[in-house]
Amino acid sequence: MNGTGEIRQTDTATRILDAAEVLFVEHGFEATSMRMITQRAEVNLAAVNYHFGSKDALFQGVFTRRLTPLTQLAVQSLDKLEQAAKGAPLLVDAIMHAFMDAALDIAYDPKRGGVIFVRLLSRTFVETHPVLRESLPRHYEELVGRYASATARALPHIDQIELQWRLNFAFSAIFNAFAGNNILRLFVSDPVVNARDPRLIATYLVPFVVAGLTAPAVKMGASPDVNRA
Amino acid sequence: MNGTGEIRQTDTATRILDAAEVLFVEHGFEATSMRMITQRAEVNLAAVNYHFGSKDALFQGVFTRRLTPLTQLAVQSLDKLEQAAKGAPLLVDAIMHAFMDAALDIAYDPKRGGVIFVRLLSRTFVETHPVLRESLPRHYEELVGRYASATARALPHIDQIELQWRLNFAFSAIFNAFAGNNILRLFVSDPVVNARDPRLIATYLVPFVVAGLTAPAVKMGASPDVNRA
DNA sequence: GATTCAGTCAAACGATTGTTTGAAACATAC
DNA sequence: GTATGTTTCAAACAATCGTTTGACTGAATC
Repeated sequence: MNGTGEIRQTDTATRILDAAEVLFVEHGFEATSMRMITQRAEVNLAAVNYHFGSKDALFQGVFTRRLTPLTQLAVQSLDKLEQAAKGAPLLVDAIMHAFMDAALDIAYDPKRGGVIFVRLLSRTFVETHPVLRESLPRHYEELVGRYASATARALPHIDQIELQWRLNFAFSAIFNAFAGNNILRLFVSDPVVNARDPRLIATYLVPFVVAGLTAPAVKMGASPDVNRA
Repeated sequence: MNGTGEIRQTDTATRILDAAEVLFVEHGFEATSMRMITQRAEVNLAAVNYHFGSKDALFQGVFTRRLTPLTQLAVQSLDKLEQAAKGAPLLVDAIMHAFMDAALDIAYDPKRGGVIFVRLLSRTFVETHPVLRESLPRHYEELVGRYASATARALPHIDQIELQWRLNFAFSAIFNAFAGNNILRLFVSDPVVNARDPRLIATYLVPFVVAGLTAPAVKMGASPDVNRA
């Protein structure tokens, strides 16, 4: 194998995963064909079915490979915060930074996905494929559960329903922020902003979601007083 | 045929648009076949190509039908605010309510899309089809341009780059909030929140994005002192 | 050397894709 | 009535889809 001339840089299964990852992120599941994948990976068409069983299984494998390290790292990052706090509630700012640091860690590590990883995250939002819709909650369950309860302790004056909404909005903004500058181009024909650097995005993103999460409560109790400026 | 014996409730082209709208929103472009559309619309398979020319053209037609009223209404809503202000800067809260009111107006009008419309909005974010990617900026150009400059006047202390980021985050949260409770279910296996009522969503959504937009500036921009990133 | 077995390969599988066709059905005008 | 133009319909089109097949390769085991 190794030695004189490198016959193969990476094994077939990994090359398929790498090629499929890029194509799934770029075009989505349905618009990506087996032949596109195997052609980019420079492997035989039958290799996907041999190594993964089916296109569906490959799709799931692509996401599992990236999401497992993320959830582990993000939960671990929160663990350290809570241990240091010794039972005291955390700051929302610290909680959001904990998650963002975990994501950025992977975003700057090519071995764990690199820049393509953050775009994969946004894909978990939009793909309606049953295989993914069924497996994603398993991946996100512990992650979101931990971060939700940490945020709930940080914001005891916000009732649970409103907090659930805010977390939903926050993660929507977070996951979509990294989807690439396509979204900015969607709105502004000539955006000033360069969306390539995840760390730069996080600089603006964290204060935004923290402000949203820590805003005064809408629902205090009985009457939702809707007034307009 | 059905029930009372009315010959045809709506013409063929409209029935195709209605059926395609639901299916495109539910499954996306690639996962929706011509036969699924024509079967649901109860029209012949060839009717799509006859009335619209191609599947691509139908796709574009589905979005154009809904986005045109939205952008008109949203811009019109901002016009009224600015006329009443007589040149004074608007409140961010008022600006966001102006957009949200326009969206809600359509969301509660079955003739202009109803509940399916807000889910169509989120689709404009995720679909990577070239036909849509090319036509969307044309639709959103005036809308976003007007709201961006109104927000810029409301927040003169935020420099333009940071504001562009915040608007991007805000619209990400807004557009995704209406995508259905799928997103909530994605995170929480048993969400307390019922995501069916757009008006209820807006109640929590507007304060969130307003807080994010009006947060203290990360980067000081209004000063003559130029600092580079 | 014979056997075994994971892996690769070209070729083909049936099914489904978007689109086209030409005839039939329809409405309206002469 | 005939003529004209529009819309609908069943059938077929070539192309592509995900998957399967069976022969073949190369190295390890006996």
